[in-house]
Amino acid sequence: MPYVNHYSFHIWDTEWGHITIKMSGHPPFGAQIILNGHDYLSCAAKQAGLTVTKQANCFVQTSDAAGLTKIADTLSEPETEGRLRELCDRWIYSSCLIFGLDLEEQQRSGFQYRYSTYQLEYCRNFYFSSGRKMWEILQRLVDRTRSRLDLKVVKTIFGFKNRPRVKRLKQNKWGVEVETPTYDLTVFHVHYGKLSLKIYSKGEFILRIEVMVHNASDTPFRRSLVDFPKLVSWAKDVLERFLDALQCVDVCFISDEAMETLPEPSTVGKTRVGGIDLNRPRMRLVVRTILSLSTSPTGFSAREVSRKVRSLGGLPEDEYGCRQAAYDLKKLRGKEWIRRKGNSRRYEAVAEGLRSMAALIVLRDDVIKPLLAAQGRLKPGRRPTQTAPIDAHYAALRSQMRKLFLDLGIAA
DNA sequence: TCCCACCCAGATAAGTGAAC
DNA sequence: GTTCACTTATCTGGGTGGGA
Repeated sequence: MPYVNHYSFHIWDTEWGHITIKMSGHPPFGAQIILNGHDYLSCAAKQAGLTVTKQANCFVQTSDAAGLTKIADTLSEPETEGRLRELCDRWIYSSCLIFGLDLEEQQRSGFQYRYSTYQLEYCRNFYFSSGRKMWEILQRLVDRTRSRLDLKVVKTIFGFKNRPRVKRLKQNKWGVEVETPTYDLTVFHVHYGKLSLKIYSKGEFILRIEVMVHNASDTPFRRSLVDFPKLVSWAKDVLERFLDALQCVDVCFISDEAMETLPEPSTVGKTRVGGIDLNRPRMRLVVRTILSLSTSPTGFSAREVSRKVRSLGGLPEDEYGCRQAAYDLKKLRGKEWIRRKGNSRRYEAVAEGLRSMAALIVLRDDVIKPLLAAQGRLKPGRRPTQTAPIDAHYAALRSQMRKLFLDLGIAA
């Protein structure tokens, strides 16, 4: 006789939509309850008289977007805990546990479940009217931010074993093929312990950005159901911070004034700190480190910065300690590019600072360095067969810069 | 309670410019 | 070119407080 580990119950609740209860077939009848927030929203919206259209578990149309957002926000209200408990109680005893323990036995033994949150997913979907546009934006985002954020884990995972069939691109041209994939395409995947952030396409027109809490015990809150609304609110903050960081790094800018005052000393509290000199490799490593840690939902400490600087610069263990990191962080605090998170000893990057730091790195690495390098004598060789639009910009700039250098009398 | 990271102050190293 | 004085950057020690 086959041994059954667990039973799955699929229930349709009028308030919460589709619920899955996965229950162990033997005592103590441990159970997992899986809810879909989109289903809950859909049901609540219908009850509130809103019309919504869903596609690939994503709302693509609604009669009242503000109203729908308001309903979604109820999930982070304290009352949600009571409603969730009520929902679980409503189904788990009478419809699931009854197969192992009838109602009379349940009452006699005083059997009761204690609920806690284990996993949570929070996502934001962007619906594009043009699939091509979505791909262009997605590819640009990945190209620009991947190296700047030091995303080691940027993957392209296909739901199928084989890659999607893409027609061969014409030589010397770049383009985007838009298909209607039958698989989910993961493009961006960032891990922070048991928390991950993903950006992936959901069908042809939907770009989904998702926070996954693999284990709620790794968040600042308890796993108890009481903290569920706080957890939802926290996941929302994480997602928004991630989007902010991506946006700042992607569209970076440094003002003329900030550039001018960069080497000038500043003060933090009563302490005077030096200015920022990006010609020093150590400072460049620190700025890169801050950019790479900027998406961390919990901010970063001086110790984490020192570790990251050592790993980025390939420095030995005793070369750059946390005291030095704290000193460098203080310089950035003096410029108001980073700040302390409340009273804690952790830091977070300020949006303006993030833009400035990213701009400085881009200017140095992607503009000045390649142009200066290209002013030397170029070795004659075969032209590359594949070029991106950015290569054409570099070629044009190089030619103009060579003329400018000649006029200015700079030796090339 | 203990550890770690912060702040502050003082010490030291490095850089700069004037005088010789 | 060398020396010296001054400024600035960085490091270090001691005290302190937050958080595990």
